[in-house]
Amino acid sequence: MTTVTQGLAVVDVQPVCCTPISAAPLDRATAEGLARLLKAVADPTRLQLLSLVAGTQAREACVCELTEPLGLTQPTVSHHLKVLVDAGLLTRKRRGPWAYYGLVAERFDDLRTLLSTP
Amino acid sequence: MTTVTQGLAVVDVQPVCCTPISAAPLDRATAEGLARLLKAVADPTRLQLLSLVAGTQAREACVCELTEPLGLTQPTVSHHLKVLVDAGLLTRKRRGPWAYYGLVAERFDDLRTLLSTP
DNA sequence: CCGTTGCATAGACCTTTGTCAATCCGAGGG
DNA sequence: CCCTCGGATTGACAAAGGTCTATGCAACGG
Repeated sequence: MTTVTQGLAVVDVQPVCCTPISAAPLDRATAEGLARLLKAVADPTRLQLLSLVAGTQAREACVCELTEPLGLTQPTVSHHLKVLVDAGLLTRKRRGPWAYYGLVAERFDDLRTLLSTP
Repeated sequence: MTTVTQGLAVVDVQPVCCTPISAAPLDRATAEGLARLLKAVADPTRLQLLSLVAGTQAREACVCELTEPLGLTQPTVSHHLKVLVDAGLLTRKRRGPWAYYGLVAERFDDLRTLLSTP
């Protein structure tokens, strides 16, 4: 189980999936792990955030660039970004006073593999 | 907007997605539609249901085959199946006293397309 | 026609979650 | 050292969602 540092708290990252949903009947524990990953994406605000980040030149953006197009408060945006980081879908790098969030393409590959049908 | 009949109620089916999340910044309405689709998959019980259906020979199963491996009551299983049908991920066909639920592969294709990264 | 069997629906309960206002922390700049 | 600015954290609150029990409904067999 890998871990990642977010501020001072250390948060668990899901043990990656990588097998199609049809490969074998999912046991409850595995299903709960995958559901946590999918839940991170299954929110309109977070989809918009991912879309905005993916649309940038460098595939990364800071909070200040994201809060206005969404019309939400800064704490709310920070909260959603944390959810995405904890799920392994975004990375967070501090540069000066700003925090830059970047896409993790491999994590999206995992999701696509999971959702492939026989 | 297509509709589907589930018992007597007529339920909306999401207008399909089919463009990668990075294609253009998502407006709120589109994001909410896509989130509804993803939420249907983002639940451990429903992932197990999809896995069980996908694992069968004919890619379909009736409720009686699904309720026992999950250890949940029949109404709960029926509830989750309805959510998946409403999202367009499963179809429902009555054959005699049984209701058979089958995978909709195209809907999973939509999800994979949505989650592709640049 | 009545009973049984498989499934759907309704309602209640508790947990999870998205949002905000308020506050705190960290990095620079005078 | 203090002030400012970008972000993170906390706590509160309302809304959404998963599960159950109880009940309703359709199809079929005597």
